[in-house]
Amino acid sequence: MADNSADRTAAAPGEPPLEEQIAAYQREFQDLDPQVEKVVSALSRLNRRMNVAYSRQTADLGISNAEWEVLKALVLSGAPYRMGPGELAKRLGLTPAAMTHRIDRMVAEGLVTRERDESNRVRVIVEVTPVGREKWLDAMRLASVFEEDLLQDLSSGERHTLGELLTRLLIRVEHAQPDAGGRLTDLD
Amino acid sequence: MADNSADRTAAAPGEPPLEEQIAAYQREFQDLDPQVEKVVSALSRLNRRMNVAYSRQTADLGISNAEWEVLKALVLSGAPYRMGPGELAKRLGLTPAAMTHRIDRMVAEGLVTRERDESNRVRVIVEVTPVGREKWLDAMRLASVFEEDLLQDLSSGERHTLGELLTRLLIRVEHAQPDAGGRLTDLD
DNA sequence: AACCTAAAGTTCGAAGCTAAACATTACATC
DNA sequence: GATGTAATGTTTAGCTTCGAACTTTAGGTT
Repeated sequence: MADNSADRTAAAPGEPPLEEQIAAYQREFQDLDPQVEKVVSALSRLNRRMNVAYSRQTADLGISNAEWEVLKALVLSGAPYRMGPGELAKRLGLTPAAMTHRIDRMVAEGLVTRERDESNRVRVIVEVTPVGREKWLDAMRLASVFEEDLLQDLSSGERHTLGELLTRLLIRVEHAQPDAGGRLTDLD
Repeated sequence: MADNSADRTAAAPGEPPLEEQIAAYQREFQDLDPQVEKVVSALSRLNRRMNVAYSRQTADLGISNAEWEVLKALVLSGAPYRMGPGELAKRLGLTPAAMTHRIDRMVAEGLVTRERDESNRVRVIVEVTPVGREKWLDAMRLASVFEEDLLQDLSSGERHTLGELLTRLLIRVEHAQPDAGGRLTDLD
């Protein structure tokens, strides 16, 4: 039921210190900018650790990370907290097939309901139940404490700087499509 | 063979703009610092996009991301590029069972070899083949171009700042263990 | 030496995902 | 109105992972 897949990484990080890893990269692959690699490696590690933390928290609440993601998409869509499986799948980066199964489970657990859209009978409407909404809130409370702790050592100015820099990277990947060679090219 | 799981996200990002998502969080969950949420959301999205890019690249080379990760761990360990399944599993955050299967596949594809350690016959030694090493190098060449492009809009100073800020976050998660309440506490 | 315990991998069964084939419904065009 | 086509979900088969049970080897204890 709960997605504890990441607990393993939690128990045994097993990775060498970041500096050491950068050095290893330099040793095995010379034409690599250490500054770039540092950013990229830190990003990916950080994300892995965060996911481990989230997994642990949602597991404590008796739901999986996967289920939390669905609840998140539904709740953030605003009242009345409904969405079709197709759009949910797109939002979460899943295949429609996976979404069908996930919704099956969540319906069985009482987190969401599924009904046909009578105005267009091909469509299906997934809606968060009060229980599901409460679970999402519980998870958010835990997550916000963790996130606040994570950024604790950064001043408000540093947080702002970090947010801006990350946003600029994000804009670059989101507003660009890789060309044939995998290179990012601007769209405008 | 190739892990194209993430291509789906690539084709259909489907997520609302970051600003919009932050606003939705504010609407549905008031006690949340928007500055914190911006950093966290950007981090997680950025990572997802990067993984999509890496998946596409490794798929082009005829290997999966999963296999690339194994090659990475082996090569970065330094010559003679060997490691036991157990340590590999720890390094990648997998169960030993998953590692066994992954190595099965990679042996079949000629990326690594597997042999018993004769000095301690419980142990097994996984070693990168020349083909595997070449694949890793190919993947690194693609990855480094992508990463350089990703950071293109940032000045050298900004890259440095970003690296330092991320490293500080990383140190906070890596050198701390969550206490009973999931809060991060210093170890020293 | 015989036994216990720990460590390292593998095997087994269940869960969750993907891709592809398959319904079902809506809608445009004839 | 009949038919072709696109859109939306579901079903099916196969793959990868996990957790847990199991096998083999090493090393300490009596």
